[in-house]
Amino acid sequence: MKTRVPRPAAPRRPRGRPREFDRDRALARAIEVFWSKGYEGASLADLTRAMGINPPSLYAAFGDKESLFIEAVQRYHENVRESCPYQGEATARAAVERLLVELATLFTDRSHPAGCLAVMAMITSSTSSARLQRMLAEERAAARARLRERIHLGVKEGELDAGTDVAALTDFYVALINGMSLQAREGASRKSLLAMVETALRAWPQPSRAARRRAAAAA
Amino acid sequence: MKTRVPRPAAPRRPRGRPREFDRDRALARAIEVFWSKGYEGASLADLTRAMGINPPSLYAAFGDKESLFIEAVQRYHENVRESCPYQGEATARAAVERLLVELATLFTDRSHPAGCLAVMAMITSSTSSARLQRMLAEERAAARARLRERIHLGVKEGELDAGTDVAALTDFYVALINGMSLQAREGASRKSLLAMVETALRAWPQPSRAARRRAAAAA
DNA sequence: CTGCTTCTGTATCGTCTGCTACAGAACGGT
DNA sequence: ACCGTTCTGTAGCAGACGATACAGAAGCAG
Repeated sequence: MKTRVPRPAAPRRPRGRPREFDRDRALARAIEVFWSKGYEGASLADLTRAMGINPPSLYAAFGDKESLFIEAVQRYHENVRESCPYQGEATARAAVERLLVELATLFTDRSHPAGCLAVMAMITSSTSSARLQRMLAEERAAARARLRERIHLGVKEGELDAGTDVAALTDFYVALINGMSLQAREGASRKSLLAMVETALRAWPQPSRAARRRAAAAA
Repeated sequence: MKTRVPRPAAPRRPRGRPREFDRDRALARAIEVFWSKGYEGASLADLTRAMGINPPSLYAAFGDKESLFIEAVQRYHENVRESCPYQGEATARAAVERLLVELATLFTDRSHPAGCLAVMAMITSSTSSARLQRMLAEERAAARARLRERIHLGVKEGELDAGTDVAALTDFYVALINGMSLQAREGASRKSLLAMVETALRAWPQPSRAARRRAAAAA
C-alpha cells in the first residue's frame, strides 16, 4: 500500500501567477483608509487607490469590502494590544493609568489618523450586516473584559476594597476612552487628553483603612 | 407723498398652493432618522418615507439633504438645552451632576434612538462639506463653553479652588458625555450609565482647607 | 372665469457605489 | 512545449444615491 506522504511543513510556492503586491502592506493601507473615513465612508475607489491595486486583486485577496474591514479591525486590535501591554503593570491602578496614557498618546499620534478605529467602526457600520456588528461587539467586549479582569485582580489581591463595583469602574474608563477618541478626532491635543486622564484617575477608589493596613503590612 | 404701509404683523397666507404636511412634524421625523442612522447613513428614501413626503416636497421645504441635516441638528440642540436646564443649579458641582444624570437618562430614553445625535453627527459626516463640519464644530464648542463657564463661575464664587484647571475638568466631563453616548448606542442600560456618572463625580476636585473655611463662613 | 403662484406625485436624470466578466500575463508541473 | 492555475488591468454591470423636470392640482387676486 503506497501512501503518499506530503510535506506539510514546506511552505511551497502556490501554483499560479504570483501576487504582485504585499498583502500585509495593502491591509495596512486599508486600515488607514477605514480609520480616517469609517466603514461606509470608505469607498472601493478610496481603498484600491490607497492600496495601490485594482478591484479584482482586492476581491481575490480579501473577499469583499466587509471581509477586508473585518480583517482590518482585527489586525488593528492586535496592533493596539501589542503596543500597549498594560496588563503587566504591578497594580490595577498602574495598569489603568498606563492604558489611558498610552491610548491618549496613540489617539494623537500624527503618523496615523486621529482617534480609534474601533470607535469609528462602531458608528460608521451601524446600518451594515449583522455579522459585522456581531464581530465588532465581540472585539469590544473582549477588550472590555480584559480591563475588567485586571481591575478584578486588584480586588482579589487586596489593592481595592472587596466591595468595589468593578463593572462600574470598568464601564467608566471604557466610556472615557471612547470619549477621548472622539475628542482626538475633533482635533484635541495630546496635552488635553493627558489632562483628562489625570482627572479621570482621581475617580480611582480610595482604599479603605483596612486595605491600607494590609498594603502597609505587605510592604 | 403716498407711502404704502404694509402690514407686516399680519401672518397673511402665502400665495400659491398650501403645503399639505406639517413642516415641524416632518423635521422631527427627519431628526429621528438622522439620529438612528447618521448623516451619510440616512438616505433620501429613508427620509422621505419617514417624513411622509416625496423628494420634491423635501427639497422645496428644506433645500437639500445637508440643509435639512443642519436644521435637524440645530433643533435637536435647542430641544436638549430646553429639556436640561442644568445651569440653574446652585453649585457648579450640582450643575454638572444634573447635566450628567439628565443626559444619561436622555441617552437611554426608549422613545427615541439611543445616544446623542450630535455625537452621531460628528462621525457620520466626516467626509462631508466644510460648511457642515464648521456648523457642527461651532455647536459643540458652544455647548462646551456653556459648561466651562458654569464651572468657572464655581471658581469665582469660591466653590472651587482658584487654581482649578477649569478647561481640563470641562474636557473630562465632555469626554465622558461622548463616551456615554457611544455606550448607550451599544446598548448600555440606564443603570450602568448612571453608575458611570457616579464614578465620574468622584473626580470632582476636593476643596482646599481655605475654601472649606470660606464655605463654612458663608453658611 | 382667467392668470399667477406654489405645492404634489411620477418618473426620471447623471453619478457613484460595490462588484465582476473577460482576456491576457506570469508562474509551476509534466 | 504545452497545460492548468492564479493574478492583473480594462471595462462595465446592476443598483442605490442625491437631486430634478415636468405636468397637474390647489390656492389667491383680479
